[in-house]
Amino acid sequence: MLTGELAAAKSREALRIALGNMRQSFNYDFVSLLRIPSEQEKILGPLIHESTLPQAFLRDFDRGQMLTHCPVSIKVRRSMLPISWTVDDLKGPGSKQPVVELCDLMGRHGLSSGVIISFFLSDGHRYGLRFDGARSALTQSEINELSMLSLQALEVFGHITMSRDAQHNPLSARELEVVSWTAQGKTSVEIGQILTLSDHTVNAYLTNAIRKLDCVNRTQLVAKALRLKLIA
DNA sequence: GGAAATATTGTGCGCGATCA
DNA sequence: TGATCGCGCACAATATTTCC
Repeated sequence: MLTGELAAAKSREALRIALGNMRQSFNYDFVSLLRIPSEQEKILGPLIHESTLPQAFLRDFDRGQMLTHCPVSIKVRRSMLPISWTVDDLKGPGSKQPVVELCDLMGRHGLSSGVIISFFLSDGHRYGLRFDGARSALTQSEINELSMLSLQALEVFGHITMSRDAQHNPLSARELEVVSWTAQGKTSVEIGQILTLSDHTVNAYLTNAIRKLDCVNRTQLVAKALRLKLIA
């Protein structure tokens, strides 16, 4: 049932509904789809793509920069396995003050237990599905089932976002041509000879393409252009 | 038709890596 | 250590397209 619903989801709205049904099916109160934070990131808000968590919880979480001290975030960065927790697990004896404050915040919003399941998507980033609520700990078979459904949901999310990105092609024909030659290992001078341009002009095209696709260099540009199927 | 926006082409310069 | 090369950035001029 859930598998079929996920397979049929072709839009963010359909995915949102399917995630809600997953949440309900496993007796959780909230579900979030987010990019797994790196060690440097301190704010959760920009990483969240979908969430039913109360806005007040997210606001207070970020206001207190709790991501830095959140034991779940630290664990999930270190392991690819599903991470499940209860507030009692997090707030052990001798817990630091920021962790105590986090647990208090969770308690105020009825978040006494949860699980997060993460996978890498083809854009190179790691994404996770997080379920929060007040239910008892998941059994191993429930974790296995939820992991398979989460993998499917994240893949659907990846397809939806990438097809949306591919439709939004901001590059001009000339820029695509230069990116395409760059992907084949040609230098700016070589591309300039092929297209009868100066290498500086080739550089300018690449610079524009890098800016348009929000990349940091031509290596990332080629990778992203291939991923978005802008070039073959 | 003219203004505005966008694309195309070009120049100069600085930075970092590599090599003789 | 200096020369060379690849890369990235800032900027300017011109051509083309779009819109009113």
